[in-house]
Formats: sequence, structure tokens, C-alpha cells
Amino acid sequence: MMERHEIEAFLTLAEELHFRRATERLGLAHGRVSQTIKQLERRLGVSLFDRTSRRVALTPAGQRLYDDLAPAYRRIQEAVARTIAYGKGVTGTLRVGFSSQWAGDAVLEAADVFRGRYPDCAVEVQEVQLADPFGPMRAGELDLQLTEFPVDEPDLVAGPVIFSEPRALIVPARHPFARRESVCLEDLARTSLVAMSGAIPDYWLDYHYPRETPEGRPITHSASAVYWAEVLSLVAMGRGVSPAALRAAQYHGRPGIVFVPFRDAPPIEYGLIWPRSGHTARVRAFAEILHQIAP
Amino acid sequence: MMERHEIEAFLTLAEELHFRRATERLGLAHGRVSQTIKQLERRLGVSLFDRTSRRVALTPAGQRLYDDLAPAYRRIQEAVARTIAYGKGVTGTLRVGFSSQWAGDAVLEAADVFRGRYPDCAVEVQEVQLADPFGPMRAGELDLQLTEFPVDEPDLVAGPVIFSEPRALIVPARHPFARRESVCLEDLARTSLVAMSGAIPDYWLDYHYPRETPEGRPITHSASAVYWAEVLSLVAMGRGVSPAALRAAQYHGRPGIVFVPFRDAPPIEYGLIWPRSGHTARVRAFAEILHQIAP
DNA sequence: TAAAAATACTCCATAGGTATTTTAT
DNA sequence: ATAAAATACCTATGGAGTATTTTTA
Repeated sequence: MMERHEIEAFLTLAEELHFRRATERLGLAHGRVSQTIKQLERRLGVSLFDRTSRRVALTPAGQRLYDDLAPAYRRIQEAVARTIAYGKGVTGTLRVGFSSQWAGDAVLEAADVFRGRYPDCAVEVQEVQLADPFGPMRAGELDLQLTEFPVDEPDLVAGPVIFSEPRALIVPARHPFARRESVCLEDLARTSLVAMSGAIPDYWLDYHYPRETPEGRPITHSASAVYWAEVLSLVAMGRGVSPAALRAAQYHGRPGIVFVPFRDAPPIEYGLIWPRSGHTARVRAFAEILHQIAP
Repeated sequence: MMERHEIEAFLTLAEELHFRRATERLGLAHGRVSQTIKQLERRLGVSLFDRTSRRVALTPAGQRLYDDLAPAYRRIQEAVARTIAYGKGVTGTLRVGFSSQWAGDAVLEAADVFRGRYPDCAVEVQEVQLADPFGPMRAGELDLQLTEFPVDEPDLVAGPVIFSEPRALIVPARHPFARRESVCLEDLARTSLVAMSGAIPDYWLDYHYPRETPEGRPITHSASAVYWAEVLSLVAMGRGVSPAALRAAQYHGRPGIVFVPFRDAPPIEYGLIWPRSGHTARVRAFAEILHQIAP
């Protein structure tokens, strides 16, 4: 039979097709995977990889073993994870929120994996309005939320950044910027912004809808909106421009507006937040999955 | 994750529900399974078995782990076995013969298992006429044959006995023996035998259709047949009696004949034979399967 | 009190680390 | 000439063995 370390060395090498990378992925010392695979091949009596010092490829026998082994081993890993989860109490219901469609996509994908791994724990996913980003969580309706950073609230904890999105400026189609390849933050001084409003902390508004440029020029705000769709409408009506994630173009594209990438604005960062008193096993489990699938 | 030895200890204990038996089945020293399970439970953070010194039972978590783990681990074992088989060259086509229906049943059952375990090796099964038991093999048409012993041929190898069947005497329905509960070998002196004929060695005929009883009385032979159906017909016509496996009654019962068990004849033994030069990996693989499922 | 599981302690096989050599482009 | 795989050798973790103690029906 195959030992755990042999299975992992084999599967990893079969995926990487590169001894050094496989060894590093497994966190082992140089040469270890080479020895393990060699020993395995000796014992099974088949060569599993064709290799020179420049190229590593699966033999037919190796390919077949990989096809059979990979799903079975994954099932074992999941079974063990479920058992550990059972011990840690990953049961009940986990309610996860998201505040933009692309964050929602990531959450739904993670929820699928989560449901497979922890069948005793239900997951409910719901959207959170940007106008009141922390309301549902403070009302106890959410355990976890994937949302735009920065978040700095005394009763909430923010995890590490999960992913980040380049920023763009949404401008009316007839606006002079609409024909540009890109804009820069200083350009904001020559326009006025349509911002969000609602139960949003000042530090968040200042970050996403600044009042002055990096060089200190003032940025005027012409209008504010409670719903995201309102922002788009106001921009389309020529009432101003609005910064947003470039990726929003794919989700909220409509006639009358154009997305122009920023060439100097830092990307918008997205991460998980949860109540300070709510760092439960289910929250940790979901956060771990999201972290694995996000990059 | 779980190490191989942990998986095997867990699965075996889950099946035996008894530490000593599980330990013995695994061929380990006393106490080893206890320690392994304890360590596993500590690491997973769940108790997998409820146990006193009198009773061992799976916990719900243990039951779930078993249900998930057992099939996945079996798949890994099969994948590894297939890979080893591939290395040993269990590929191509294996042709297996049998010389009676009940041997055929065993061969077909083994062929099913074989096809699952060695998908790269085809199996062909065919019947061999008793009148020429070694012809097809000598003609190169068969790699392996499950047949009646004794077999003692210079160019063929006989493996161990796979199974054996009690003997009976087939008599005409109107024959005085037909009403008996059983017959003995000495009774043969008072009848005459319908025997097989053909390319059959003398030692085989003498064993199955003796010329004298254990006490030395002569046994007359009244007729001979080339096909087994012919033997039955001749007996039904009252031309004589014929020894056979008692189990033949279930396969070849027909009006006009009665099967009467022997109370003193040794059972007929069945085993595998193969060409002396043909002890290939496929032959070994099939023989091993047949040996496992036969008893 | 007897059968079974748990525990304490020892040993050694081997997984994993470090350093060097070989190979192929 | 160089990057990568193979090899040689060493170390130490932990799997397995032996002996003893604890538990419960």
C-alpha cells in the first residue's frame, strides 16, 4: 500500500510536474520528493514519471494512478475534515453577507465547497447594501461578511485581505474623460463626485470618495446616493463621476456611462469581517475556504 | 490527515468492534490499536469509539467517518493494486476453461472480480469437453483451466485444490439403488458402469470409473460416452450407472435418473491447471482471486 | 475474578534533513 | 554553463514491541 506521504508526494508531483515546486508545495527539503517517488516506483514495480533533468511527465501507469487516486484521496481528506469539524462543532447555520456582486460570486463559490465539507452546517448567503454596511451584522443577522475595506470598528474584527480589484472612474459617456485610456487621482479635482451616503463611517467615505487629491487640491461632491444603481443613474445623467472597482463594468455596465481605469489609485481591497465575539469554528472554517479559493 | 496505519487501525476496529481481534487481524502487537486510536481521537478532537473493557461501539462521528472512509480507502487500494498489476504485466487476454457447470460458475465469478481489478486484461471463458480435457490447453487455446483432479501431465502444472464436491451415483429411476439413501463403493461390483471415453488418461479414468472396488471385486463397464449428456441418456435407458459429483443433480437433473450419494467415496477435487511454461502474471492474478472467493 | 482495554517504557526503522554529484540542454 | 534531478549520508521522530496496570461485568 501507499503511505500518506507517498500519496501526497505523488499527487503533488503529478500536478506540478516539477520536483522542486512539488517539494516546496509540500514544505519538504530538497530531494525528498525525488527519493519518495523513486522508492514508490521500486515497490510498485512501475515507473510513474518519465523524467530528465529538464522535463517531468506522467507515464500511462502514472496517469491512471493519478486519475484513480486523486478523487479517492480527496474524499478521505474531506471525511477527515468533516470529522474534525464535527469535533469543533461546525454545525448549525452560518449566515454570510457580501456587499458587491463580485464578492458575492466568491462567497457563493466558497459556500459550495463549505456545504460539501461540512454537511451538518447550513450556509445562508445574502446581499448587504453599501449604504448600511454593518447594520445587518450588528443586528445579529450575519455571522460573516465579505466587504470593501477599510473596516475599523470597535465591535467588529477584520480578517486579512482576500482579494483586491483595480479601481476605475465611472464617467458620463459624453464626459471628456470618457475617451481617455486612463485617469489619475489628480483628475478628480477637475470633476465632482457622486458619492454614497447612509450609515457609512467617515474613514470609509474619505477613502473611497476623497475630499482632496494626493497633492491637496479640493474635490467637490455634487450628489449622493443610497443605492448603487442610483449612483450609476446620477452619473449617466451627467451629475458627476464616481470611483468604483473596474470589475463593476462587467456587472453594472449600461448605456450612458463609461469606466475609465485609474493609473495611480491603489486597488480596492476586500476581506472578511465578523463580530468580535463571533469568532466561531464555522466562521473560521468558512474563512479558510474562502482564503484557499480566492487567489 | 490520517496516516495509512491509522486508517487501517480505524477501519479494522470499526469492523471487528473488538481491540484484540482488530489487532490480530492487522498482525500487530497487543495494545497497538488502542494507542493508535487514542492518538487519532486526540488529534481529530472527537471520540470515535465508545468503549468499556466489555463493549466497543462506534460513536456517531465514528460511524460517519467509517462510512466515508471505507469506500474511499478501498478505491485507493484498488488503484494501487491495478498499478502493481500493470507493472507485473497483467494485460492482454487471459483465456480460462472449465469442465463442469459448477466449475464454470466459480470461473465466471472470479472473472468478474478480475475484470474489475485488472481492466487492462481481458478474460475469455470457455467450456472444455471432458472427453478431451487437455486438448484445448495443449493447442494453445487456453491459459488456465479449472478442472477435475487428478491431473498429472508432464507439460501441465496443477495448482492446489480449489474446492471439492461429494460424489453420488447416477442410477436409472427403476434401478433397485434408486430407493436407497446412499450407496457405497462395494455396491459398484453389483452394477456396471457407463464411463466417459476419449483423449482421457488412464489414471483419470481409473480414479473416476474404477475397474475394481476397494476390496478388490471387479467392476464391469457396460458402455462409454463421449459427451456428458450421453452418459445421462445411457443411464436413463438402463444401460448402467455412473459416478458423478452430487452437485450435478442440480445442473443435469432429468426424468429417468436418480442421484444417490456415496457414503464412502472421497469427494471429487477441482483445481487449476496451466501449461508448465505459462505461469504468467495474469495466471497468478486469476488463480489468487479464485482462491480467495472459492472457499 | 477474569477478560479486555489502557498505559508505561524501550527500540529501531525510516521519514526527513544536509551536502554533494550527475545529467541534460 | 546552469538549472534540475539524483544520490549519499546523517539525524531523530514516532511506529511497533514487551511488560504491566486498570477497568468492568
